[in-house]
Amino acid sequence: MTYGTNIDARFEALGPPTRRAIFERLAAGPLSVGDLAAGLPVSRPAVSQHLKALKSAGLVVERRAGTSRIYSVDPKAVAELRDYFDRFWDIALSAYQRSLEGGDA
Amino acid sequence: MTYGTNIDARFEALGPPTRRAIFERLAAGPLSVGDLAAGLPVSRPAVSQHLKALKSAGLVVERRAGTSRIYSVDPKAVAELRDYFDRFWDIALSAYQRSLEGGDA
DNA sequence: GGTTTAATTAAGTCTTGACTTACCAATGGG
DNA sequence: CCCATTGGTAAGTCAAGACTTAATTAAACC
Repeated sequence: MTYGTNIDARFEALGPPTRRAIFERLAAGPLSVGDLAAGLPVSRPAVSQHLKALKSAGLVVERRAGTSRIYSVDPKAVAELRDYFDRFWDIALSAYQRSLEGGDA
Repeated sequence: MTYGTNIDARFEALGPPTRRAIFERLAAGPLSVGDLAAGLPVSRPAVSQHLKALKSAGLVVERRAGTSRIYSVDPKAVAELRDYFDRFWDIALSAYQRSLEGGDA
């Protein structure tokens, strides 16, 4: 029924398009806040706030390098989301097949 | 870079917890609006509005049966989301491995 | 130690949207 | 036909949150 404890937070964190854009960019490789903001149509503080949300949802991790902070996606979180939809797919598919069998023979 | 045309709408639709709860219940099998609302802490109009959003995001489909309307998940949408995270996982994993190799040998 | 670079935090604005109650539309059965 | 059931629509409220600019912390380099 519930697919994981933090799944709710993860989905809420990925709802806003800008935030998912950040997440997708980080999937390709670690980036600093500045580099991230340079490729996005929002200010750096906005990016910072999004990163805070992603981090508290367990989707990204932070590493400090001098005055920079390097963010990267947490592979475990991605795996969890992938598994969520794998299970979801199984459930939906079997429900669909059930509906075909018992449906309107 | 972009993983699908409607992915943005799908993620925004699944952000709100109530809406994802609806989606999860529908994955287990088709339900009417009333049955759906009976198991949720919100009013029937609220459920109706969520279903409208889910439907316009292509996540659920509607079928009429008398005065009832039966909603069910669209398996194609689930497959698309699953594929999204499959690809995401590949990308994040290879980026992670790259970072291990070149990182701090 | 001062300055520059990098980023988070504070404060405030303004839209969005999740929810409510009340009303309307449509189907089906007596 | 009328009424009951079911669900969608309208209208309005209210909080959340996605942004902005301005101020603050923190590290590195001279």
